[in-house]
Amino acid sequence: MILGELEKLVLNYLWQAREADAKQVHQHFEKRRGGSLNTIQSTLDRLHKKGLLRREKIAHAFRYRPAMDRTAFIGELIRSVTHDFSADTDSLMSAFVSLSAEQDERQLERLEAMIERYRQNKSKDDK
Amino acid sequence: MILGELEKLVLNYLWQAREADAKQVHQHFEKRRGGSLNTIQSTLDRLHKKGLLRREKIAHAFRYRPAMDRTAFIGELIRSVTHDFSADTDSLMSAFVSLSAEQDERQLERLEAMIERYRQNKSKDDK
DNA sequence: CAAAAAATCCGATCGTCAATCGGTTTTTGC
DNA sequence: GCAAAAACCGATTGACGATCGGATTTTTTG
Repeated sequence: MILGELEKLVLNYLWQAREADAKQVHQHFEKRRGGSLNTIQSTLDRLHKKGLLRREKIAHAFRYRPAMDRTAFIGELIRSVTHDFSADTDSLMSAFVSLSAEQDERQLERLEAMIERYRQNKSKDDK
Repeated sequence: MILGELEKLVLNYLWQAREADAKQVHQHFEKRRGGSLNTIQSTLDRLHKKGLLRREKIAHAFRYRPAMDRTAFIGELIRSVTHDFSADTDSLMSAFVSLSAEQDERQLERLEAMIERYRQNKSKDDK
């Protein structure tokens, strides 16, 4: 999934704002970067067509909201990397852990804690 | 870093072949997808300009080799995701662990083993 | 060294896609 | 029903990857 610069900004904004209509998005961006309402409109539209935003007519205008949360979306991106570079899970894990390790010991601990948490969930599913 | 379809294929090929000149790359791809030698040439050139391939004149032709290994490159991609979506380390880790967890328990164990391995490296660095 | 062969480089074309916006149509609230 | 707001349509521009043909440069070799 390729996203343009404005698309990324808008998507990020919507993860933060949870929900907004074109006008609000436009107001948010017009000072720091300009651009007409129409530009925002068509960007929202493109994101909607790409399945990244859901929309619903509220009163007189569409309200847009992310179709998935940040985590899920990042998951998709990582998945596509896996596919494009036929990265075996090992390279992926290795790349990732070394990234975390650049941080510090605490990150590694959090990572371990998350693994444990997913184990719990899994065994719950099995029941 | 945006890569086109052919660029990804060529890069993948070079990770597998370690090193090749344009002719070899062309021979590798011409059956399964066609394309002239020139097309391959300019693709290698683009990858070179993007800093993803190093090249060196050996005898009469350039030999290309990846500028970084798969793991490092994937690390870069993940880093750019982090940047584009201002993903705190937590979302990133969470996305990643849940991806691994889709696999199975064994993946989680490998992940833990890797964390341990990075710890070892780190304490060695400290010495 | 000169001609032929091989490889590189240049640049043109095409296709795709994001960004941008003007103008037209459709909705909606009064 | 009408005026304002919103949505939709479609044209334009700008990047950029893919693809090659042909000119240029380099290498080989007779």
